[in-house]
Amino acid sequence: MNLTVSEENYIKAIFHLQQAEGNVSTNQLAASLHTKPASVTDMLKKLTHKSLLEYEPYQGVRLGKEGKKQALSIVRKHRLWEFFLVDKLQFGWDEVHDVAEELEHISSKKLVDKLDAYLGFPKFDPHGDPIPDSNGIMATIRQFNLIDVKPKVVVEVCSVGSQSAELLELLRHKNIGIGTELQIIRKFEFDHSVEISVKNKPTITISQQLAQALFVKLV
Amino acid sequence: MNLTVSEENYIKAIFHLQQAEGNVSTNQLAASLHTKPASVTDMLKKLTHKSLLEYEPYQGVRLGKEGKKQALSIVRKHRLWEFFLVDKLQFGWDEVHDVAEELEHISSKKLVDKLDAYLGFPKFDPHGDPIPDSNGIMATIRQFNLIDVKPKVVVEVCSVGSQSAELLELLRHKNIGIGTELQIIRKFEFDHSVEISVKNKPTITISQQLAQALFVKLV
DNA sequence: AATTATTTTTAGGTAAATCTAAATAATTTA
DNA sequence: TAAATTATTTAGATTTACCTAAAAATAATT
Ligand SMILES: [Mn+2]
Ligand SMILES: [Mn+2]
Ligand SMILES: [Mn+2]
Ligand SMILES: [Mn+2]
Repeated sequence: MNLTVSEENYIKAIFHLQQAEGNVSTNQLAASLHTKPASVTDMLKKLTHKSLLEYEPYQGVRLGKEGKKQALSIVRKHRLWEFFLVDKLQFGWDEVHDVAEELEHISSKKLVDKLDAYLGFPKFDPHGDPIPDSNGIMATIRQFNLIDVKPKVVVEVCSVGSQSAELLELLRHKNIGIGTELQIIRKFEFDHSVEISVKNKPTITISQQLAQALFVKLV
Repeated sequence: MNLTVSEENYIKAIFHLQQAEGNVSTNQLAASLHTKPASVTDMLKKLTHKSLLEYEPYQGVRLGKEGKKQALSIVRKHRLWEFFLVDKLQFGWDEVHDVAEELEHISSKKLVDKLDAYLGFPKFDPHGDPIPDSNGIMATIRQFNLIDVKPKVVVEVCSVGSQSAELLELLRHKNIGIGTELQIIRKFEFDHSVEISVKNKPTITISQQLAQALFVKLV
């Protein structure tokens, strides 16, 4: 099954939009891929013909078994390359996404598996997202949205809700990253902002939007 | 100047075919790129329009200043990635060419320069070919074709004439690689085969074709 | 020099991935 | 439930990188 770069990008986008179960809509895909709904319809037909998708006109789409397998392979490559860029080449975690977006399409399976070994079989990428192993299996950790955590509970940031440059810039400014330990001091009803305390630092206040973009685990 | 993968492959092919001076023919390019002469003509027009080439219909083509710069950047990426694959990921030197053929098209300049630094600014790739630095400058060593070397002179293999799997397989079998020290014992007129002695090993005979594919330097 | 062979270009077409505009289906609102 | 709105698909074009077949230019042979 040889896929073009475009086909791979569609498969990956469906994978990411298709949380839990439920179908992904044409418009969602068009927005996520910065393309037009008409183009999406064309591609969905093609990928369905290749037995990668389950698609009914007007009813949205979901990945089939083979599509899921392909998606995991692309995600694996994306996250391994991100890890490589940060761990070996000293990129910042906020700079790696676009480069990985290209590297994920390099096709050699041998390359990916050797890279994995060279990196020491990492389980999470620099954004805290789990890296599928060569069988497509990835670690799952109980993670919570920071906005839902009770005050006083000590937690550690383990992933972020998006890879947007804006979010990562803000986190860098506030000195928050994957692995940062913190606890909620109090929540403000008015704007749902949250006062937090990062280990050994003065407390700071973060917006509702930022708290919703942070995922944490218990320490 | 943003080039497509196809455009980059043409630029690189012209660079490699354009030894010293003299123009590259349409047919040469078609053979080298596994495409048809008619397709080459189309692409030459496009790249000329982009001011990368100097091209006169029926007179062949050569790289212009900007084309040369682009070519060196692609060659730099190709050879750095080959070095990475062999030095860090333990690929064999005969396995890296096809993967590098894909990796060379990753566009991030920052990635290439960081990779270069991470690898310790290597001067030669695993096949003995020089790696251009970030300004496009590459080391030149006096190298000779083995077929032209006089008997008794001790030389060291420093590059190979092609990256073909067949050649590399044969070299692996004969235990000859970059860095191998050897000397010519005698040459046979009949078939131009050459008897050589590799340090501490029984002498072996290699064919004219193989001797022509080996480039060496004085030690 | 004339003929033949080779090389290169032109003409016209295809497949992939996109687009805009128009038509149709599904959903929401009044 | 009928009308209005929104989502999706269809129809018809465009661009890129190829292709084959035919024409034209160049090179090699008699
Ligand atoms: Mn991508
Ligand atoms: Mn990531
Ligand atoms: Mn290439
Ligand atoms: Mn090489």
